[in-house]
Amino acid sequence: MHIALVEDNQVLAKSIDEVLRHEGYTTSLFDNGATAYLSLSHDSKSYDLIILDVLLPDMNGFELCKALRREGVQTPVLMLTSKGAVEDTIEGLDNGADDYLKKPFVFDELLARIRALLRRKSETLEVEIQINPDVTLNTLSRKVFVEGKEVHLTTKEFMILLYFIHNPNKILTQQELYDHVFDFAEVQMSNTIEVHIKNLRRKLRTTLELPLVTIRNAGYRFEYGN
Amino acid sequence: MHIALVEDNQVLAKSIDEVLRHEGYTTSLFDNGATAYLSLSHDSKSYDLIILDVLLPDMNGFELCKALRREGVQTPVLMLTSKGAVEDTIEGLDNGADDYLKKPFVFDELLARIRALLRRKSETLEVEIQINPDVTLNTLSRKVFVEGKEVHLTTKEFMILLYFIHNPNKILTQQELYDHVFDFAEVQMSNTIEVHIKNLRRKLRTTLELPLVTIRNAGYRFEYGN
DNA sequence: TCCTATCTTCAGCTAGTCTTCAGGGTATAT
DNA sequence: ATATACCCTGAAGACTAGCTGAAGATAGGA
Repeated sequence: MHIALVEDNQVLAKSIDEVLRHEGYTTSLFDNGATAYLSLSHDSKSYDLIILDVLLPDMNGFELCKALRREGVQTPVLMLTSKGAVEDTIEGLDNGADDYLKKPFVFDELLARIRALLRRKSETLEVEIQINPDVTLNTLSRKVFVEGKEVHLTTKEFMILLYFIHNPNKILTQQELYDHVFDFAEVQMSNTIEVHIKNLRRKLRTTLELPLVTIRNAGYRFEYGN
Repeated sequence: MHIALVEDNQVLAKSIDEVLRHEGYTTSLFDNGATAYLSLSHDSKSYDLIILDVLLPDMNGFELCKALRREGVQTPVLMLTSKGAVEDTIEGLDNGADDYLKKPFVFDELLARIRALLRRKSETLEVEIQINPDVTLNTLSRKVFVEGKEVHLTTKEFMILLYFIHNPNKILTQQELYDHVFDFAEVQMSNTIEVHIKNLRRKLRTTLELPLVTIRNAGYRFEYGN
């Protein structure tokens, strides 16, 4: 999970950053609205959550949030508002923020809210997915049905499958899959991914072929939709 | 859709009100229990939902809710409880509230719960829940019957069970359960949840298997309905 | 205050899951 | 055709999340 933090106060930014990394999130820091806007609007898909301070040197967080929403950015936004500013809440809602946290806050609460937002995010994605007439999966219950029968996928298998589904018709390298599944844990890779893919193919095998093709020297491509 | 809001904190009342109107609901505000009681009991049909703060200057929200129910008011009630008051949850449900939200809450979540309650309004409110032919529970009295005999569940156990029931067929992580039961109390989680789940399973064990399955590396899934 | 119910912590165990590895298969280039 | 790099596969072993019983800590009520 990758989180963008827009905060001009260096001290605060550094400590939030530290807490986030400690929790296993990866982060990108921005200390002003302008560069944040450029990065976030251009590359919003890379971020799972944006944490936004209301008070920025060059622009205000509401403006930034509004601007991002206008650009079609749908990434959840957690706004850090200053003390007692209840009206900020409303203004924030109008401008497309998803949650607020009043400064000063406890890190525990920040983390809890982050978790809540990320959870919500995954829930808004498609729940029932039909890969082909024979294979259906439900992202909430994590149940997979192959030819009417339920098939159990392990967590890693399910993560990989979901990653393919979210990136259809695109070649994904083993490294990419590895990074996704393992949270950037290790640099060097074994053939673990190969094995998981093997098992996925085995478990999802039906009379119809699973549209997961190997592209030699490149990776895998999941042919789905269009 | 018309919503009654009983909240004495002017600032909070104003912002909730604003959020509600922003969402297209119409509202009536009450800043004390007495006038709220008069209006709501007399004219309950005019309201589709009542949002009730537990802490009111003249009476407590539970009392008000109970009193309204005694008068035959069936309008759904969403209770706003204070932080850390885990028992409020149970007390609220005992006194006829339909849902509760712990302060401080996310406005997004408030709206989500309102939608859920209004949706549920048309359907009959589920009080008696039959988990399987051998296990029944009553959400109002908080009583659980296993093979005809009453089984006592502790507060935490009941909260966890209720959370599963409200989120059937969805994988709930230990963290999620923890956050729910402990009000975002701590970041670091022990195996408390595991132990409670163990006890739940033990207490609800019958010849039929309790449909609460462990999904390794992911969480638990309560298979209920559909 | 003490007593009791409840919750939490802990350590050992179990089994599902993940990773490794070696050997075999297959496409591609020469 | 042959060599080579790449990928697939089955099986074995390592790992670790979750289960459990028991003991210690905590809180609520008499």
